[in-house]
Amino acid sequence: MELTKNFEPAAVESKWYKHWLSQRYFNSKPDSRPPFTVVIPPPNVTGVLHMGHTLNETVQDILVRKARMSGFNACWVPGSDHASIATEAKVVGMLKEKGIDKNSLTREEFLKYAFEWKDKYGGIIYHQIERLGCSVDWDRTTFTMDDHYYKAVIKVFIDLYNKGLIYRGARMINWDSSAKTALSDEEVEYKDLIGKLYHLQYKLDTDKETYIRIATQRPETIMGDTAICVNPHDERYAHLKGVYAFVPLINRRIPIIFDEYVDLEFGTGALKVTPAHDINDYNLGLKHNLEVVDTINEDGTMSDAAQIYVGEDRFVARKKIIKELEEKGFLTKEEAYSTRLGYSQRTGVVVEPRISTQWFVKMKELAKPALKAVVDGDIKIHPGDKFLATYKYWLENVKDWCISRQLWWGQQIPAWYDADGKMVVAETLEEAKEIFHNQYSILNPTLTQDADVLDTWFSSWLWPTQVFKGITKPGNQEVKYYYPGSVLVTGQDIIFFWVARMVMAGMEYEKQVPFKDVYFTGMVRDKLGRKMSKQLGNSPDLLVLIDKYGADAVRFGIMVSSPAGNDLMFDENSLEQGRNFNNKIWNALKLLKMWEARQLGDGSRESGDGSRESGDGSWESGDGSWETGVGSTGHNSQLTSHDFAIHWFQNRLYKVKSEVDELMKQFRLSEALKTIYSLIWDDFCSWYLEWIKPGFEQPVDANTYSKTINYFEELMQLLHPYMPFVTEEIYHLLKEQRDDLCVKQFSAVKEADEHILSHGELLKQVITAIRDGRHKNQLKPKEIIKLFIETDNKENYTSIESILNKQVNADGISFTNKAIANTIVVAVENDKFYLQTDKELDTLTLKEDLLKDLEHQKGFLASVEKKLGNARFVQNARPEVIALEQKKKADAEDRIKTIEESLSTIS
RNA sequence: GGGAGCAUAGCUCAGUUGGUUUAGAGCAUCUGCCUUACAAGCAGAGGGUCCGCGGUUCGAACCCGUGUGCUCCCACCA
Repeated sequence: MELTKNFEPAAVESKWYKHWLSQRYFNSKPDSRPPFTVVIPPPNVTGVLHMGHTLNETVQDILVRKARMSGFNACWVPGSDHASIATEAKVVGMLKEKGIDKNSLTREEFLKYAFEWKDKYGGIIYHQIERLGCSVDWDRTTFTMDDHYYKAVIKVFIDLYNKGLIYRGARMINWDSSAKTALSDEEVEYKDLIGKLYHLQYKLDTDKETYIRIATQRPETIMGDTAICVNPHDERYAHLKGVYAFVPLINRRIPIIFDEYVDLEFGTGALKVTPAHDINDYNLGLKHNLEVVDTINEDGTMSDAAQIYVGEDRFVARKKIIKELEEKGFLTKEEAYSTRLGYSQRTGVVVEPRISTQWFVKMKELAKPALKAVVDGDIKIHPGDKFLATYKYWLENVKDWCISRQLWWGQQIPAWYDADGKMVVAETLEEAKEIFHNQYSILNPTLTQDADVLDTWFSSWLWPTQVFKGITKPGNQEVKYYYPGSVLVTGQDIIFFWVARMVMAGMEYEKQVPFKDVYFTGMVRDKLGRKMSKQLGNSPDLLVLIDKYGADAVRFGIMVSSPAGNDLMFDENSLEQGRNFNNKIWNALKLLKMWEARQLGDGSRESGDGSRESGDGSWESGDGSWETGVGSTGHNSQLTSHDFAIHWFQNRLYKVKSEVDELMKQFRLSEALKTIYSLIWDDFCSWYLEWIKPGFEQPVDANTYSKTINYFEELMQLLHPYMPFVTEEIYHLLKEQRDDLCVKQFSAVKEADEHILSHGELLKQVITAIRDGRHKNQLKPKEIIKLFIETDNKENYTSIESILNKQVNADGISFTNKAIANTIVVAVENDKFYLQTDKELDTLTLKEDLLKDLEHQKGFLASVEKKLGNARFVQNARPEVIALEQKKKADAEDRIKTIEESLSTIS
């Protein structure tokens, strides 16, 4: 089979994804294995996946695939969120384009359009999740407006109402006058800007023509003023006790009240109190029993109560009122003032504080167990405790949650009203009537349902439970098996919106935490550090990236630059690195395929072709009796060297496998990936394959070949959770496989032999040092050298002779016990290497380099000696630290001696 | 205004109870290679006042204090 020049992801990706689906590898049913449950943070149904989702989904897939390959029954539930405000806004916009006004439709008609819209665009995110290779159980796909889910939300509402945890009340809320809905505090975004502060004078109701001055940013609200407030300690106003003032333009008579809330320093020291339009004024109004005059309609226009400019938009009215105030002499001063304004996260309009009747959840009691779960460590937050403090603070200071939204897209609040305004809460009209009958003795009343729907988060907080029908069928087999989930992966920005509330719902309805670990990913920014957003247009299209680089490369790119919990600077550069990594692996495959054709069956070695059957991960190198340096010369030195390489790489694998396990346990996924990357690229490709590579068109012995194939398989398995497509493809190309990598179980981690590993490190160091010596002396790669080694441990080198020869292009190794004149001298630890060449050496440069090194070594020696000469150090430091310093000293002295010797050989 | 975090190579970051040779990786840069798996590559190299200052200690990138600069969260003074 002819392999292409480079790895070509497109066909491979769709082939394997289809295959995995057809084998139902991603589908989970309760069984005797331990579960590993992950519920996807459901993306907005009409949205597209942005890079933040890509990061989240990739992280989840890595954890899920790793668990699936480690004996767990992995279950990853996909789904989407109806996202009431965002989706309704989109549907309204779509209707507008068609020339349809939402207000001309009935609720039913509108919902029909909304569901059509959802069916049309809701598939996009699922397609993207699929292209990314996510191993989700598609049979479990859940939408937060599915029938069962809708019922669960209603059921919970009724339950909390009956427990007294949901109430209806008049409250100051954040009002979005464009969407005509209340917003939660979290949906308001504040922006700094320069506004204007207007100083107005209100005429006092006294005999004389006297005024009191106030300052306001919002002159259009003066018609809602019901008091003027000053500080009781303010001497300027002490004489105004019991005095009244008149609101300009409309001449309403209002009292002057006294409260310490007012800041003496700010403005004029007198505050106009407008309870209907400011949260602080509202609280002041409650305290002083002030009248509430609501002068602004729900669409942001002036109301009848304003008396003037009725029906005009609030900002238009502001301009006109300023003009009129000025003309009539009430405006005394205008000044620039930097302030913060709240904007609706959804529609972008300025949020209007407004009195409104809304539904609320009492949070205090629900918050307690949710706080305890995290404080007690039942839920562990990663990374570290970075977010613990924020989580705690929010729950300790939690405020009641406004859950009603003036929208149609969502779960309609199950409250029923009769003509007199009597209200009951019930799931159906019939039940409501029954309750009316029982409670009020009213038979068959005409009831209307509350028009509002519930906040989207009021459905999302049930997600970990209800995807397994835990609310609608409490205690069912599935929820008992899968709940609580193993890990929740989400963005740190929704820690309050979602994470804390899921914990509350979980504690309330399942009596245990919804997940054991929470992994917070950072925000994805562009490479300039800016948040990715539609407005900036700096968020790339995921599918375009996958087409360009391949899904594995995208996954690699986003993971390699993603330290846990920190923001990620997204740079396409890293995707390119991922693509190059694919190719590197692909090319290693091509090399092995070349060897496959010309293997050498070697009867003297224990494993012929038979060993190729040992695909169960249990191969061992020979009989395990590794002996260094025995019979290491002559014709079989190559085989001995191969044994070394095989033994060394086996142990590198053991070592890295346990490192990766440890890193992944700590959710340090980026580091685990880098570790695997380096094992494959550096240790496997750059070192191991070069060490065992046969000469040009020479055969490779069967044992080496089969071991190498097995290592390659193990590497692919190790990498598979990160890069599932390329690894599965190569696993099957390496040899005929009966199984799939996707579900191949990891073998137990074995302890590595540190001795062989450090021998390998020494070899690498020696090769690099000699190559550096060659390079510095302008020896061309093709120029052959003779190598002399001065060492106390000859067997270190005899066992790897052929590797060393090949890697430094030497034509033979000899040992010596003294310096050799006119050679390039290289030192590694205590061993010296003399590179002899026919080429004329640049002695000047050689000398310079040696002198530079000498200086460095002397400086180092001096610092060590200083340390050892310090009596207090010798007294206080631990013995092993002192021993180490003594070794440093001895080594440095040795090196200095070597350098001086070498210098003396240079004429 | 209150709180949290960060500051290490040109960039992005490691550095796991203070001591493993005067600090590591990837990317980028430079030098030499079209060596038959791979130029999307190979071999090598250079590059750091560990933000400033002060302290604790025999010893500090690491602990303490302080200053500066950035980021985030919370609150929302008319």
